[in-house]
Amino acid sequence: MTSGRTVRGRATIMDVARAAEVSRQTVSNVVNQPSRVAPDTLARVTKEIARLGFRPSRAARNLKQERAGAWGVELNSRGAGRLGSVLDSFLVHLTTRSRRHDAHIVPFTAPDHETPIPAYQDLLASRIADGFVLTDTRHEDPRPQWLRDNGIPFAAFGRIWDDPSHTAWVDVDGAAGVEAAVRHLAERGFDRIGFLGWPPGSPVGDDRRTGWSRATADLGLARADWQATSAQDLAAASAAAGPLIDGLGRGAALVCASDVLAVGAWVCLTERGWRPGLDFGLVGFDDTDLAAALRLSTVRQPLADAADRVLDLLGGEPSASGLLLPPELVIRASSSPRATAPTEMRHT
Amino acid sequence: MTSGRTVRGRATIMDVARAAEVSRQTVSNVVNQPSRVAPDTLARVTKEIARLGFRPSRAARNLKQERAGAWGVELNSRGAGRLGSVLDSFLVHLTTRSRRHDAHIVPFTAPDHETPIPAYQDLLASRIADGFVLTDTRHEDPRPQWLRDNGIPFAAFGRIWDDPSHTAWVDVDGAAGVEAAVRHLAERGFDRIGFLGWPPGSPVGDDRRTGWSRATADLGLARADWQATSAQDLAAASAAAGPLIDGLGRGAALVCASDVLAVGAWVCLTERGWRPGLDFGLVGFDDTDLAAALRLSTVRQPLADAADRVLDLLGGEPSASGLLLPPELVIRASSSPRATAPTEMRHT
DNA sequence: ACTCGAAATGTGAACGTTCAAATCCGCCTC
DNA sequence: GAGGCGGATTTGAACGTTCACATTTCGAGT
Repeated sequence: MTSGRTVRGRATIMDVARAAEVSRQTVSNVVNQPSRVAPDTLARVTKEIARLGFRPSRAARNLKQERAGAWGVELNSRGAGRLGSVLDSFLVHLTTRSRRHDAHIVPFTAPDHETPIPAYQDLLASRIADGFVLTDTRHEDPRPQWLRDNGIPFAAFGRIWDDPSHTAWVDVDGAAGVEAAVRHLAERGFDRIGFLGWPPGSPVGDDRRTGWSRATADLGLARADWQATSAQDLAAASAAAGPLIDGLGRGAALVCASDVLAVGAWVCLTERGWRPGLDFGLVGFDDTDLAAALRLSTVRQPLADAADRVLDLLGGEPSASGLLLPPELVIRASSSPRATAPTEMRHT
Repeated sequence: MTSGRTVRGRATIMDVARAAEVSRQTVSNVVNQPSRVAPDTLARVTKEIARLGFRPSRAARNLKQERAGAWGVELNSRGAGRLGSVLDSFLVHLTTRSRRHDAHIVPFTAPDHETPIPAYQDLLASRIADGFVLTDTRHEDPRPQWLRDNGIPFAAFGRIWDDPSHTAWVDVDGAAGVEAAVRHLAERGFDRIGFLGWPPGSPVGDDRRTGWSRATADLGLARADWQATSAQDLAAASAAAGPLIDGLGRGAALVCASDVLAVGAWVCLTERGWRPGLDFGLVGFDDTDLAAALRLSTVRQPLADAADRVLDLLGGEPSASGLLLPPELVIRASSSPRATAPTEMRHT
């Protein structure tokens, strides 16, 4: 039994072709267009491919097809603290799903966070990536405009806030998530429900606040002063939550724009000796490990699904409109006035 | 002024060669071996490269050189909770540094965490990566053995615990970090210094505990019972820290194997109304954003440096022994009995 | 038997780069 | 002034694949 392999490196398409006694192109067709190959030939070639462990060289394919088969993802684009960031988690899902979409993910960082475009250009110029997955979209984001002007494929996790004509995005409906949290707390008997959010101007934060306003209005529980804002920082959140919690009083509840803010509030409750859930309702947002560790109810983003959809957008035809995915409410001890719920429950 | 570019796509080496009136190879030399080119030619070609925005096609280079110019990094290899994981942060540094090392990083995940090898094989077979950066090395790790048996380049962030003959690793000296923390607390006047670690068996955790044993023995403060263990989980840490803190008493101090554990202890202190730093000393490990937010002293791993060194190992000649980097003590309020230190201080 | 067409398979060329070897050219030496 | 030397530059070939097209095969229809 001959090895049939090149000495150095792994089997090439020619090794398989010789072993199966067919031409290069037939092997190529077996891999890429199996329907064009006669059944017995297909079987024979497939067998040799398996025996030799042949896998097409990405480099050769890329060169011929003039594409890299990879999507760039900018890491840490804002340079901000990464506490409990869902983006790390999104990257993991994106990486996992990319396998099915027969592409891979190339992370990169921009040396200068204010002008990210050169880093994007760099990846394209070297033909390392064919296009990009945008995360952390924001107001005045220069990237979507530039990418479209240059005809570069991209899709975003996060709405493209400035321009409704960009439809290549997938996002999670934060307002709906917060609204579900409010309704859940109301069902559990809380009749004073406040909101701790981020300072106005952040589109994601504003969106989440909208959910609170809408739900409390619908339920006849609206009180404009039952809210406060804080940066995405534990110490700041704790400072902001204190007065709000005191204003709401024992037996009330609080929905937060993020788990970090919720943990800040949780610290305040602990300081006051109030037990989350029993003495005061609390719901966070993002379902970070932090929330799980503290048995904090929270709103979970469907990150795996979002990653899948983003890759669909990149691979396939453009969609007519953005896609808003519903988040999932994860109910834990911090929103259960009765000491029920021994097992974790989920509501969509 | 002619554009000189191929209509579709960006400028190729031939476009530059024609524009500068030299051959392909001279342009190639300008890019890869500038010393071989005469100064005036170099200047002329360099100018054309800049004007046309030429960057060598990675795909073509990869094909010719039979290497991918990329290193694979397995994400989330243990599938465990990722709370405050330094690995995400390491990935960011690795990505940033990879640019200088003229390679890029390809993250991937293994479908089955117990048998990661097929996923590694997959990346190699497709020639997507030339080798790997290993993280989260552990006892009975099958990866180093397999990689070496197959002659695949790799370097690890984390010691290769089972086999001292594998020297391609960079790690942070956890024992030294904990020792520095203990000595710092002793200098600040704390004379009862406990340790909250992970359950025995984790090499990283055992290493860090060693630092506490060594330092307390040196200082004559050793007390075997002033320690407790907990999994890397906030609730568990809080439960484990309670009795330990009570046993040590007000005015004592605690060094923890991670920031997560330290936050668990911090929660206990808060519940007892003890102010961290003033009533009880506390030092964590990893310098996560969590620690910064709570003004927690901690031990910072030099991740950027570690990433650089790992890439050095991959690119260059093998080293005779592994490299142990010293961590840096970050002093914040939680270890300052006097309410000093308005600005953050660092000690190496 | 002969043509025709579709299905199956094979061939030449090209993607853009780098390696190895060949050529060019000015200058020094004897 | 022929020969040689060495630095600078060019030429031919190849990396492994897929595209576009050419060729072969085979069975059905006349």
